[in-house]
Amino acid sequence: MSESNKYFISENNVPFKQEFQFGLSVDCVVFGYQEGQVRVLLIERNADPYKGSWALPGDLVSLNEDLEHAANSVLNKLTGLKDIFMEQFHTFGSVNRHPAGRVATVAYYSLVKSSNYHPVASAWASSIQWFDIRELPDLAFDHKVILEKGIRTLQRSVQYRPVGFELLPLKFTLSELQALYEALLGFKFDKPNFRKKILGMNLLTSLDEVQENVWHRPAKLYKFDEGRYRSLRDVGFTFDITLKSS
Amino acid sequence: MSESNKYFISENNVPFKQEFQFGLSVDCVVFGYQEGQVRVLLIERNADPYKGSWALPGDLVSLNEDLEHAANSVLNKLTGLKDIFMEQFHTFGSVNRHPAGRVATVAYYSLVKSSNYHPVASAWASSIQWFDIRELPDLAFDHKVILEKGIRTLQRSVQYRPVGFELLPLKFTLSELQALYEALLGFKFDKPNFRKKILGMNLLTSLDEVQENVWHRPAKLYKFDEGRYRSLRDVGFTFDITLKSS
DNA sequence: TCAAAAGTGTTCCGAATACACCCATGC
DNA sequence: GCATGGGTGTATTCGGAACACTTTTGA
Repeated sequence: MSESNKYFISENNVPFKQEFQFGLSVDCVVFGYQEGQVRVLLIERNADPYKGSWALPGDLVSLNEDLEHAANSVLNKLTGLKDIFMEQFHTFGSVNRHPAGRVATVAYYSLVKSSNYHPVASAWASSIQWFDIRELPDLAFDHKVILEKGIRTLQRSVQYRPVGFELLPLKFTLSELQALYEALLGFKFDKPNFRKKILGMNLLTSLDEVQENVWHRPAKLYKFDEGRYRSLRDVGFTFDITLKSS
Repeated sequence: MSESNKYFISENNVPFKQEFQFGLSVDCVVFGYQEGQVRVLLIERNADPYKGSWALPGDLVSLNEDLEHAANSVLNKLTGLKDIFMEQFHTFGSVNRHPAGRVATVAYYSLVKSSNYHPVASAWASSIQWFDIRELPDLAFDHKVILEKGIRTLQRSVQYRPVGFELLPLKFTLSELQALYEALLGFKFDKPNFRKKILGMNLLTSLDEVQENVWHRPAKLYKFDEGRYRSLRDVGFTFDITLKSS
């Protein structure tokens, strides 16, 4: 196998192996949450291949660029989003996944407070839109598979990372937090028990504010105590909110 | 960025972008367990770069080969191990991680019953050896970083996959199982509680055999009930043996 | 009979569960 | 008042933690 490598000569006279003809790309699964829906950010491609299709924001990595940097800059280029923390979750490298040649793609996911970010289509994205993860359009390449794996990763990450606070706006009610977990995991919790458990973690700071413009008793607003989360995490705390479904 | 792509012409007149000059490789972190030690399989490289260094078994992927296939065939080529289930855990793609050019590597890990497999060095592996994960030599490339991430992945996977049964021989005692978990996680369990928990899962079948050639009361031998594991897993069961350290 | 490890039983405690119930607001 | 969702309290159950204890073997 490696004994039979063909060598090619590039324009600038650098020899390289046959194997050095891979493309490498990154694809970003950006999750948001609004009105009871877990959403993902997709772009409509305005370039071949798959022109006109919906796709994950992604692009080829350039030769002198680290993967994390590529993920962030691609996302910025296509959507305007900036300084998003992204976590790698899987690499997809089937032989025929890309029509232009052998391209492996490293998939990242991230969680954003969608109220804080206002994606704007640019580069070869003709439009951009949040989609409910239960109502996805057809996707370019193997992006359906990537996205599905990303969703499973998100659901699993609930156990060791405070996804609730990453997806909700700065101020939120306990019911909103509960609704988010229910949407993520697909089942319901018992309200009193959920509240007890979440408050028992001491990760929430109660604000002296309440909801406004609601036609029922207004709920208290809370915010996430990130400092406390960090110190707990460093001691080996795992954020586990797995209550029984109700 | 992508607007300024240079195109190269290969020998057989196929144009390809500058970005299509990546190398892609796979590296395998093979875990075994013996005599209280969690071990990993390393090869001594008999080829440049890093000739003479210890390294993870790995190689460039060829253009017409899927990643999973590459991982298995590379491992087979270097060590003789065959049909090992491997799971991808991370891709490493720093710009300068490989001296020969831009090579991203997809890392896989697997768990083997080391008593069943007898690795034999071949290809560019001049020797091959199990190393206790607490006493690792210097490693080629960024393999130290890869291996450390692999170890963390293994420790985390304890929670959702029956690593105990994948690493131990077919027949084992409960004390052996406990010792394995203690070695993996780095702390001790209370014996009665460990036994209760593990037996309570009904994943073990008690055999009508006992240890031999021991100078104390011989322990019963058990085997893993894989069928039962599968049916439980499909119902959403997570294998969680996290007891408090003693 | 002793050492060493196998193996069992029991109490205690805290956290999850399954509820019932009260509270504040707009209409 | 009443509908609606916010918010609280409590008895019960279950499983983990702690620890004492018995059993079986070889030497």
